[in-house]
Amino acid sequence: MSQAELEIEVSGQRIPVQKGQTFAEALQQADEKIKKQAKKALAVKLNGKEYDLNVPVPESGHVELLQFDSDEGKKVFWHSSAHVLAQALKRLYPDIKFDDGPPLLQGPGHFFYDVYTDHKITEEDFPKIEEEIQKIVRENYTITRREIPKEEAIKKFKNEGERFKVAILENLPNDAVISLYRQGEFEDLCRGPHVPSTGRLGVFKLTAVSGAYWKGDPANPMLQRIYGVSFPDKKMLKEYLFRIEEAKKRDHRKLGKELDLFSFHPEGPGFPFYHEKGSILFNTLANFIRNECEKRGYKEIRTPMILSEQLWIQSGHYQNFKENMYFTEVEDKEFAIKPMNCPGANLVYKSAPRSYRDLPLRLAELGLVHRHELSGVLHGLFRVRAFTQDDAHIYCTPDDLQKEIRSAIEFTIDVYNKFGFKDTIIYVATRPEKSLGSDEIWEKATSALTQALSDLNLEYKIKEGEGAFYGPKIEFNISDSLGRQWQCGTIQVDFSMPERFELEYIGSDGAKHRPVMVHRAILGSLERFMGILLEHYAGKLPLWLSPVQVRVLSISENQHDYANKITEDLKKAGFRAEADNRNEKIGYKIRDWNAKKINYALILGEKEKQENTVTVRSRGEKESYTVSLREFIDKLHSELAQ
RNA sequence: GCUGCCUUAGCUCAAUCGGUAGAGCAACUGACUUGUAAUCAGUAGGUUGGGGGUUCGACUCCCCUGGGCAGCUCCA
Repeated sequence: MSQAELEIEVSGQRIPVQKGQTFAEALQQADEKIKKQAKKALAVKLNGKEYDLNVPVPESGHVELLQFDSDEGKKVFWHSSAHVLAQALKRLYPDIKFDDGPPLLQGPGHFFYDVYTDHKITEEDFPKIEEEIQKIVRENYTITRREIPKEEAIKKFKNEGERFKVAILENLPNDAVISLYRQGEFEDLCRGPHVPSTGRLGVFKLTAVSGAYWKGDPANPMLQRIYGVSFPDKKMLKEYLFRIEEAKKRDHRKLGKELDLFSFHPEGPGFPFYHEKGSILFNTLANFIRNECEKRGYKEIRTPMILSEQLWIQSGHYQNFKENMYFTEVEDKEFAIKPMNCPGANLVYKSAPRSYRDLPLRLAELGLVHRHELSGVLHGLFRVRAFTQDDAHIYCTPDDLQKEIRSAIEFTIDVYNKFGFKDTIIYVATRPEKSLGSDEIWEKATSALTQALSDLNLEYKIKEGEGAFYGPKIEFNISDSLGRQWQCGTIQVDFSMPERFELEYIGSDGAKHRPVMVHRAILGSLERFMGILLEHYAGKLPLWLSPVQVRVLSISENQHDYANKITEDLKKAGFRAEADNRNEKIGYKIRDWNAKKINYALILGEKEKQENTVTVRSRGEKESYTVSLREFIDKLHSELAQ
């Protein structure tokens, strides 16, 4: 046996490797424990770089086994799954051309493949495709990698008529390593890594098919995108499907209908109609945030919904945001319906001379803005055409900027905690193409944001070119029950608007200075936030938010008077209560009370009426207990105080 | 906006090959007077989203259009 030339280390164990030996072969020399782990490995990471198990070990170093339990392992598993999907599609539709098939960590599937074929793939084709996929898994092809020069790869794919692959290749640098992966008769351009064989992939299910623009550009032709999920075993697929079902149950659009909160109508697509109970929820949220703002020195203002087009030219909205704006004309004058609140706030700022002693001036506004959104993006309360922002504009001196950003961040996180949103993802969005001001100003504004985040030890990711046209932003994203991320809060530093509006304050030196402006919203849109809350709580709102907190159920007609009196007493005590005096049995009323997700039921029969008590049943509990109304009200108060 | 799918009573859904629209729940009326997840009986409810076409005949097939759903793109 020849001398080992390389050495890898796995979980503290050193393994000698002969030249040309693959990772899989090398791992066979490890002890039983590691061999067992290696069997489950999908790929490996050597010195931080991912490799296939089936390639020769290129160098010595530390090896990590990638399994399905990590995000990296999942990505390998799902990426290979996408290839199997492609192979199946090629068998069924020989004319098919492939674009790209990446893994996903969130979205409507674990992976997709974008394809072009004359055959319109519909969900009816899924069983057939899935069958072919499982066949490929059973056939257990070894997946092998080979590397070829770019020119050769382009030639190969040109010959095969794979024009999308050719386009991908042409975009790569000339010295790029071009790797191809083969499994049976199918070979695909891919960076890898991949699982060692198709048999390693377990159960598949195709989840969706839709159009997707080539390279994401609406000007390009549309490809067909086929989404799927895959798991190592059936049980995990079942759990996944169960979770999807659960998520559907808490869809806020469904809950909004069931709980009679809001509705949408063809007469106003994207414009929510709040019913009585939805209004209560909306107003409760609005008052909550008002209160929190007041505690922190904000002053509330209200500005008009329709303002002269001239103002929007001055602010730059007309030039940068026009496609999203609604316009109207009166007496030959052009007006725009406000898509943002900042220009209005600026006029309020300018309504009086400002001194440095007035700063920071924090002007809050629950502003109803209208934005024309493309019809295809509308989505319940998550995406509407008219929404109320818990907006505020903070005018401060450059010296106070850091402090103001920090306290806005802290304010935001405090509010999310109140609702139990823990894992907020923070982004910093930088200068977009369509924007105002110099690079220098953008640099200054962006670093003000990142500095504040760093000072508070908060992690963030960069979203290149996703800022507002007037300034960079911090975005706070929270996730809904399907794992989708929604932007709620935002903090934006703006040096441009003060310039364009010639905002000034008199400094301690008696001279005129320009304030900096911070735009910020915490809930973002009350509409969206309400939708997220409904899904977050699955409609079971905490007491303080519930449109109906208590429902009073009479056992029979004899207690109607008593039930009405108790209901009135609760209302007088400041609670939202309603009586159910319908001519129905108590079982029916309990069932309906439960379905409406009301926090408490008071059950009133002859016994309670005689003893002047109430029998309390809490949401989600089967047991009830009997107390005086006084005691019940005390309990409600203490719950609200929490 | 684009691609695909969907659109039937207030809600959730049926209706064979194109043969003339039906159920449950809700509503209303009556009986029952009820003790912790659906009492019984009855009544009413529809130009099948809208418009046009094919046909002896259209919920069903075709065209235009509104709205919704999923995805793409965009976004709080």
